[in-house]
Amino acid sequence: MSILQYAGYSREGAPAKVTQTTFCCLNILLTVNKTEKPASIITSSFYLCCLNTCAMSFLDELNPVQRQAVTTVNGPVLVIAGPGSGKTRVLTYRIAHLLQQGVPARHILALTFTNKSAREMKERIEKVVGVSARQLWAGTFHSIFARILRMEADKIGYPASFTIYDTDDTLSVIRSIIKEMNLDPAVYNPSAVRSRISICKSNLISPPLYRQHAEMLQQDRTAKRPFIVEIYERYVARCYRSGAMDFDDLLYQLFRLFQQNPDNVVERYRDKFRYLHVDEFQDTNHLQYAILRQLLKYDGSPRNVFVVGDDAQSIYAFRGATIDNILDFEKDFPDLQTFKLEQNYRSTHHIVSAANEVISHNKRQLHKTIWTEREDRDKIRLVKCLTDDEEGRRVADMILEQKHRYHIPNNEIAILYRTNAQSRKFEEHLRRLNLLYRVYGGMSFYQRKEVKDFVAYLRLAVNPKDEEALRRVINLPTRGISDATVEKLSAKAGASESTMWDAMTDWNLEVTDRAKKSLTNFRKMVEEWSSRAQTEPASKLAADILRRSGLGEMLKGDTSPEGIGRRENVDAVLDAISEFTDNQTLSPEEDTSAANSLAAYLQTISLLTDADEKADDGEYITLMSVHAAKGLEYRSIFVTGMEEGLFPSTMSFEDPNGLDEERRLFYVAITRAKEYLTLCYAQNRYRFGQIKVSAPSRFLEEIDQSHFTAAGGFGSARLSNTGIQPVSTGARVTGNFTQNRLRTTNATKPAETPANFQASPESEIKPGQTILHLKFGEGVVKSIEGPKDNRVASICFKNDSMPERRIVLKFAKLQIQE
DNA sequence: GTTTCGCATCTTTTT
DNA sequence: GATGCGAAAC
Repeated sequence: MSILQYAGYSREGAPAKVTQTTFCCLNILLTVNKTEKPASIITSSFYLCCLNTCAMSFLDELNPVQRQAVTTVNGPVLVIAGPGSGKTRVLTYRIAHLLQQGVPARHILALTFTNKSAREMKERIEKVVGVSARQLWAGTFHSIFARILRMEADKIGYPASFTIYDTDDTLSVIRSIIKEMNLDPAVYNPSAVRSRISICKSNLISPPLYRQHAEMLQQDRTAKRPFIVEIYERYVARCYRSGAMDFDDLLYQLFRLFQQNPDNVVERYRDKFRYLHVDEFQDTNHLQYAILRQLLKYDGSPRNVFVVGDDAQSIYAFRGATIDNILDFEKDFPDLQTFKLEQNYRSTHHIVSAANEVISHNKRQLHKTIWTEREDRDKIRLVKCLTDDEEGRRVADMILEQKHRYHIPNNEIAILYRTNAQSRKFEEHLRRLNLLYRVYGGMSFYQRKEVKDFVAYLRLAVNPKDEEALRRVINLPTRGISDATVEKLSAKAGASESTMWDAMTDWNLEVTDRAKKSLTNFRKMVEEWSSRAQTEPASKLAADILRRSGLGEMLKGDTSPEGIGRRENVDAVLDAISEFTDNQTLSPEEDTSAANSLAAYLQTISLLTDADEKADDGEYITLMSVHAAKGLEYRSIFVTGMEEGLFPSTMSFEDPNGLDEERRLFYVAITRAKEYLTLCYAQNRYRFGQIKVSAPSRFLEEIDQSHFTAAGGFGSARLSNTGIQPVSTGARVTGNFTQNRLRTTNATKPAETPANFQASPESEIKPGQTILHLKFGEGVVKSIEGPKDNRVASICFKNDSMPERRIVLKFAKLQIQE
């Protein structure tokens, strides 16, 4: 690549924008060199000097091993990176380095674990090398592969607008098949069947191979579930007829595509992706690795592949991830260059030592020793609680205390737990103290019922064969199509090996005239959308669908607070579609038609998790599962529910490798902490609606007690017989103390939670008043409507993107302003 | 054909 | 403690 290109001039010679960062570098250089030339007339040679320095400067930020890894550009590279060792930085700078070496961005592929980390990586690269990074393909395995499949779908018999079935859709298909086959759902547990099918796909066992697979068949017989293979067959056939792929299909079908089209497809992608990068390699499964091999292993391949991972952080074995991939990688690429990043830049000494001690109990691992230069702040706090409620209360209190004493902002604090269900108690207590928080991993926006309903209509417009979408909305709002009719349709479709969509036009269908009429109307309506989808902009069509389907009416009719929320959620989908179609960046080879953009939107959202939704813009405390915390870091971490049976989970006891995986999970949890780590456990916890008594987690005993705070403690509170004394902390703070804390913390964010906030009685809120809302700030009440016991105010907030918000007074806390 | 209520069922983690 | 399913009432 030429210097000019690097500086923001494209290959064609047209001047593009010089990035701000480049300018920054220039300016710094100008100052340093005492050159008085303005940036606009700098000569190429000066640029050269400048750019080299620029390049140097980011390589200078790396330690010797990191730098070596980054600058090893050719051939296969494996980086074993301990927690906090600058893994992301190495990956980012490696790509930046490639771009700087003249590798065009379109030849670089980066596969990350979440959409969010892909986005962050792209942004960081762009900061270093400028807009040329935009052409980079970076995303999750699933999203990148979906993108390829969309372009090549016809070659394996799928429509480009194929639907992606999420776990719910998949389960519902399986349930329906089990029913259709008259099997007992208690024996054929749909989730168990689903995961078995998923394992098959991840290991490239297609239904015909399953039929020949003596071991799998034997397993099924022993489990008294001999018909799984038939369910699998029907499931695959049904998905195919519906033009649908499940999550595993996105990988499996891509593998098939590549396998069946060695000349016209694989070759193109081999040529396109000349530099492959894989983040979190330890969490890839066999199938993902097989696809990587397809792209890498062939005669004359440059084999430029750069994978980063840590076997100690492998926590997705349940999804088929296997450490064998790292071992196979070494076998498949004998000239592999391996780098170990062992210096931890994230955490203090106590935390790193504790992590090392814990992980040393695992049997099978690649040897490495993580060390840190970071000085200790506090020791690790161990907190014993009587109940889960006390745990919630004390964590909330400790957060308040830490905020006050160490001035830790909310977005540097996270509460982690093994299961999502544990979030509830923390939410209650954080709310009690007026602390802002966000729960990740619960229900994401796109999983809400009303959103799924609307999305199902959109799916149908793009792909009428989508059976799950059809079933979902065919009688919503009710239009006289009963379950019986739907079942008849389904049976017809099954018998003729076609779809329910086709069965609707079958006049031999034995249903009432009324039902027939409804079906015809419904089909007409969808057909019309379907044809309009070819030409009309996605957002306009979507708005029409909301109206015509009757869904909009239905939601409008519900004036309950929840109903209004639902209506807002559906409107938010419309906004999201506009935003998506406006900002979509596609490469030239991709179809940009209206129909395709709606399909692309639908495919994208089914791969979103709520962790991807919004950047951590606000001042929120984070609540999430340990799994979701992977790759993240916070100054203060609370790992909660450290009890036998919960963490490690009871489910892990049966599997011989289960405990090791749980231990790795715990390792991931504690290494998220930069400075403060608190571990909590409760003796009694509500599960099943009943109190369950449990012992402290065995993992706690694997940490040397010298890392725990020795001070304080309830006299008798001892952790088993190790002599570790859990400390007493904020649990005993007085009400007064808490009040003071509240004011202090709130004082940092006056606009949102003023210290003297006091909600006015609901009855006193009247139109025309200026009011204060804890979240939205100051606003003017425009109007109030609804029955006396459920009044809804339309309020226009001063600093808000929405022109007006509808607030249910029964729940809202508003303070009338003078 | 539609709605509502009560019963039973399970709870790990996620793309 | 939520969610799904079946039965009974509308």
